[in-house]
Amino acid sequence: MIDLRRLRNELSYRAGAIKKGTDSDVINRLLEADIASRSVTHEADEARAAHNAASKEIGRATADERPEKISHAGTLKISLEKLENAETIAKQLVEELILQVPNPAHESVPEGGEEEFIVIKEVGERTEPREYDHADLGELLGMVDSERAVKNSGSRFAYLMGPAVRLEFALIQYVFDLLEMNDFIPVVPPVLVREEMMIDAGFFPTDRNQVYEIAGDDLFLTGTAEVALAGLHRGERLDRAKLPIRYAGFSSCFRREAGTYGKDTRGIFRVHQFDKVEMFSFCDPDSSWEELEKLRDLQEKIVSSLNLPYRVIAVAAGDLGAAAAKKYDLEVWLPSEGAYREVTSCSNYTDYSARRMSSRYKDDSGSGLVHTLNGTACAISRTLVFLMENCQMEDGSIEVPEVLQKYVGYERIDGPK
RNA sequence: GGAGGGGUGGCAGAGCGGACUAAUGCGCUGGUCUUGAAAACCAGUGAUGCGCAAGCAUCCGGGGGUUCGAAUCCCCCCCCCUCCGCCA
Repeated sequence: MIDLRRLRNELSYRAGAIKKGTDSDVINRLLEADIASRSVTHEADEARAAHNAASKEIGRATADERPEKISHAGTLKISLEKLENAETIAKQLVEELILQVPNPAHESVPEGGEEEFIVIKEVGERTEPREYDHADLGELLGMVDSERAVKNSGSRFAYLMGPAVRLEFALIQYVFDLLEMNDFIPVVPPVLVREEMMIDAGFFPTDRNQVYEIAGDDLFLTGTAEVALAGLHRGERLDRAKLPIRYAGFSSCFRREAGTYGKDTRGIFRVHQFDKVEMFSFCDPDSSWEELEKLRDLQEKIVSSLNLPYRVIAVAAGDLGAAAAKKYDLEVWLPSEGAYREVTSCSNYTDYSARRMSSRYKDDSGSGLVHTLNGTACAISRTLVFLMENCQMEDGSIEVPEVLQKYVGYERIDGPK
């Protein structure tokens, strides 16, 4: 949820929302609705005060005086109810409009839509095409079984098997080691949450059609650990001196992938279920931009230590999503497609999500909303895809990146016989 | 899943229609005393919204309702505890 006071007073704040494609008519109507709402709230407050005072007098009154005082308070109540109805309607209008305004983009965010991203840097040499693409190699090496998964679960599911499982646990161990050194607290969060949590984390109503719903239980399978991590400090006031508080959540992620028919159908690049380690930070508002750079730096460390050629892009305003004020994507080179494909992303939500969640800090001079940030540490199935291609040797074997070797237990996954 | 008991300020815990302006204790902050500290004593200690301010409003798990008036009564939901059943 955006900050109405800033929307009212700061031109740059408003400009950031416009940059994201918000209709300026919506903003104007919101500001008008806000003025109307505050005005009627003020009137209702005064009416409440008068009514409260009248009611209290009844308690102190003698039996004789009571009937008259009760009828006086009753009269006040009738006019109060009218004002309260008007107040409710006015607030509903504000609520309806405010949800249509996304978190304003930071001034450093490029203008435009999905294609208008800016390449920040490109690291490593693009790998030459390999003998096998990830889908073929995965089946050949007994790492991925999609065919049998289809029989049991449908398309876009897979069994990860053999060396793929070793790699998965190695990646998780490796990433947790790195994150714990950077003060992240490891978490295995719930993957089922209530509707309220989905709304507060900003995924409903926008992404509702991407989420699996559990029949009969009013619970939803989360598409990322971010959802449950965001709720960790709901309604809390955190000691400002202890910020940032960082969490690293490991979870399976479930996504319906509605509207992606025919897209990325081979292998495990895009599946309904995958595992992921996600970073989440509850941060002092004064240092959240540095924190975003820190998350990005960690992401780069992970990807580059896996010997994957990648680039960093600053996502354009129109492609940010409602909550992010700024977002970086890391994209790894995928030889079989001759293209960079997204492997991780990180965002600063500033106070947009914290406001709805009421996650605050406190210090000697008062309190305020924290900033929240999140970023992928490692999305397992995509990382496996990139490893299977970029680390593929001439004979179809896979060279295990050095940083993973001590966890996997071997240096190489043998090629097809 | 069945039966009962509960959710109150940072914490513990009383209150069960009108002095709740939420008792009391602990904690915290300041003061007195002391060489210093502890103890004791005294005083002060919630959040959010609107407002330049004075102040007003809202908040006793969440949402509705009854009433002039609700922490208190009624309905729905959520959560916790105890016992029973089931279970990795």
